[in-house]
Amino acid sequence: MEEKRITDRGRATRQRIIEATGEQILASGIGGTTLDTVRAATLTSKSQLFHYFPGGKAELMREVAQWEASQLMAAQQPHLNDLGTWESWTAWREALVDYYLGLGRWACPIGSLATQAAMTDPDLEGVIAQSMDSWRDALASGVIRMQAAGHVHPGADPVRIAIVILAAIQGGLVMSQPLRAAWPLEAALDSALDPLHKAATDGTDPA
Amino acid sequence: MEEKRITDRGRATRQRIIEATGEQILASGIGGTTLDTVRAATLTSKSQLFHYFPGGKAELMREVAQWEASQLMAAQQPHLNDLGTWESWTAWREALVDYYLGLGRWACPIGSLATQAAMTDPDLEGVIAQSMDSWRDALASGVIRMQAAGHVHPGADPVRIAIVILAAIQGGLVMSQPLRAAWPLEAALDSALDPLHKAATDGTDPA
DNA sequence: CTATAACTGGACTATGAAGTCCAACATCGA
DNA sequence: TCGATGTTGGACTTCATAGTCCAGTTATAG
Repeated sequence: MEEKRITDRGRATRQRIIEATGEQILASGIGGTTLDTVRAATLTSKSQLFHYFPGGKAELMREVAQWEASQLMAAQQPHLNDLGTWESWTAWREALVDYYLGLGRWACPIGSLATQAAMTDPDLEGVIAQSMDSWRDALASGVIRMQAAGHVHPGADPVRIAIVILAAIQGGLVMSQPLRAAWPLEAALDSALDPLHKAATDGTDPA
Repeated sequence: MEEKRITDRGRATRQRIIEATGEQILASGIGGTTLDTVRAATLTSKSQLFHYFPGGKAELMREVAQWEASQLMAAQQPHLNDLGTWESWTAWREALVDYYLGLGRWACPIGSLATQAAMTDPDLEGVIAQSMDSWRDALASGVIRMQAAGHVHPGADPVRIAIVILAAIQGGLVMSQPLRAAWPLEAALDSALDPLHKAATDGTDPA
């Protein structure tokens, strides 16, 4: 095992490349992102790109996917690990919408990569699938907590509800993107979140 | 106005190109579809591609989008123009799922193109947006019919419900694709369709 | 039958993007 | 101070793909 000596300067450059690439992918798609445009945006050279990502563009894409996934998860904290009460679900929803629409993002880095590159790069597909799985598990855990607290029908499948929520996020973004409006995403999300406050501790619901 | 003389043979060739391109896009993405692979799959030559689509790849993509959109709409008929009863909604749902999962499609041609190419080709984006709009309108009309029949809460916004349904379709397919299973799409769809039979003519619902 | 135009084949060019290579510079440990 | 290693710049090669061109073939009109 070789100890990889790496300086702070190198780490910073590497990170700069990853983040700039992520932005370009979201803005212009994976096909519209070339090593030259990344090079230009990061004031780097070809040799640096291949120095830090010997696997070339494919490896860079995978690293970007990992980074974006970690950012996406971080943006949902600490709510995502809570999700035991309706309030925490609401807070999570807010944080998520803010993340997507916060500053000209308008798309899910993970979902975007999933639909664009999964079929061409099996390794990348693996990274994406893993992110989706852990995301789904976090949501399912939240649903289980709500279930235990009696807010959700006991017979409901938590994983199924989690998948429906994820689908609402992905699909909601597809509909929001061309309109440049948040309401389709929010509407889809609220619809998917419906089962979580329908059976509200029984008689709580008026009417 | 020049009368475009065009023979049956030419029309057939043109159509063959469009359909083969559509399949390739769905299978390998827009970036993985090249004029050469299309040429090989259709037993045609470069000159034919540019003879029928002088605008090159971009024009071909737009024609494919139109064709796929018309196919998608046709696959939902006659249910899509009905949608006045819960039975017709169910039939529509069936037809749609069959269309997507019927023979190795596993993705929405429209949604796929929307996320892949909208940002690079404004014209294509227009074609996609128009398809989505008419689709949304058809669904919204159905919701209005259900509303008029008293099956849906009068205060609900039909367009909003239609958008949520479309989001469920798009997102559901995203979740179904890697799993190669129909249930995520079906679950998302059913969740979005929920408001349509919640207020079922009152006492009709057994249990 | 013949002329015109649609249709087809495939070689050719131009371009852009991925990836290679080597020399120069910076930094760290001894 | 002096190597060794990490870091950077940029020219160069290779290759795939979009798009061009023209000659040859088939069909249609008169």
